[in-house]
Amino acid sequence: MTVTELERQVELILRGVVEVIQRSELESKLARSLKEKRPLRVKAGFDPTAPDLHLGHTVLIHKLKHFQELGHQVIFLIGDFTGMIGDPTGVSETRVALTKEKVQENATTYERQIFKILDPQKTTVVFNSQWMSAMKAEELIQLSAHYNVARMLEREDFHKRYHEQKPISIHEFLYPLIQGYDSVALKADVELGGTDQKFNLLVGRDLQRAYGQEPQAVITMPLLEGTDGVRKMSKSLGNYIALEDQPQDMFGKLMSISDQLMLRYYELLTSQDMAEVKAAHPMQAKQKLAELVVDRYHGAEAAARAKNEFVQRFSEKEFPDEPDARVLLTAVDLSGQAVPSIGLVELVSRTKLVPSKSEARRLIVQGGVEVDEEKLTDPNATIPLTAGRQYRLRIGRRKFAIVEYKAS
RNA sequence: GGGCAGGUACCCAAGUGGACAAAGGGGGCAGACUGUAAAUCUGUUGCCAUCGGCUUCCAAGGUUCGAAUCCUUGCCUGCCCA
Repeated sequence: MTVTELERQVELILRGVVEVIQRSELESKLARSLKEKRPLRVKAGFDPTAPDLHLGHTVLIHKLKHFQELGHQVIFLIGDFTGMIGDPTGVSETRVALTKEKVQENATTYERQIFKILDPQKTTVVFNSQWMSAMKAEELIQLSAHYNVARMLEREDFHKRYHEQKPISIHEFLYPLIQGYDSVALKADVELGGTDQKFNLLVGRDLQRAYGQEPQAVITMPLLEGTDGVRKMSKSLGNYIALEDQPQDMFGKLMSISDQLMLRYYELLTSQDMAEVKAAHPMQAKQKLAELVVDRYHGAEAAARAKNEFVQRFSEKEFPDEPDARVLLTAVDLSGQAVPSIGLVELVSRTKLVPSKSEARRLIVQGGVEVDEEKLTDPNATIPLTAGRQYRLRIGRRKFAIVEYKAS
């Protein structure tokens, strides 16, 4: 029995997804699309307040890519209007309203980043302010009449906050409604989102029905765990790897994840054969992963350089080619003594690689400071300085600095 | 509008007149161990300094020899009643 085009499409679309609501609807949409040669309108929304995409976002973008490869129309929605409200998902924090210029700037940044994965020719980028800014108050009230508070409180996040006696602002209720209305405005056939978006995605279905449209199929993708391996990757939690992180940083962050998390990243971010990955030496495999990812966003050359740098710094604990800081001391910096010298704490502090002198002192006592490969643990030590000579400091595990003293 | 309970360091959370730079946990950092890690163990985690000093417990005032702790007002949060 030959594999039909429909089956081929379904298989690719289902790869890696967490849930499809409703699968039968998706299949009939696909079937109709094939029959009528009319591509499906596939929507995914992104928040413009965080233009630095990280690897977590790419899980979704890869799925969009699949649809694109199958000839469907990908709509990349930038929620500039919703951004002013702030998505109540997860940790609630006040978000600042963005200016038009800032939104445009962020959008450009978005495009630069997503087009490392998606084909720009086949991607439609839209802003929801296009229709939301024009909406009248009465229309907004009408929109909100299609939903009720009890259902809003079904949403896990609201439910939790409600019971934990944490604040929920009225405006936060509008977010799911507007996101859902976006699907109405775009006549979306399919919407993609992370599992945390499930509620919002489902509101889209309800609203489409309310506005006389066929409800979109909803596809949820797993949330990628952040570098801590536990919580979802997010900028506000600081456990993210941004697409525009510097090659060395990106490489370093990938190398610092746990072996277990490495497998997860392979699974969701690469097409590598999982059996092969598991068979390889964990450290080798992790380096390979780091190289693959850096290569994708920065190119092969940068990837190779990042790898070399990493091996040099951490595997072999050598001084890197380019230190994190260079400091030039002159006689003025030294408290006019017969023999030029400087206190160790002062020296470390001068590199600005530590936040305070107390911190510098602590590091020294704990054995985290080396000068010219020699561990110095006396915080009161004084380093004699020779003019023209370079001193190589290692501060903590990953910071390096070169200090030079110039006599005149 | 009324009543009640709260706001402590990066986060959570103890402390309810002096022994508090402030317990405990999480997180971070450092050391040991390793295969880069993770896990584990140890230390450390306001600032400046040699003993010692300085600035902190929502904000502003006040009481007191002395306040995170008591009083007043304000701001913020939650619950209950209307």
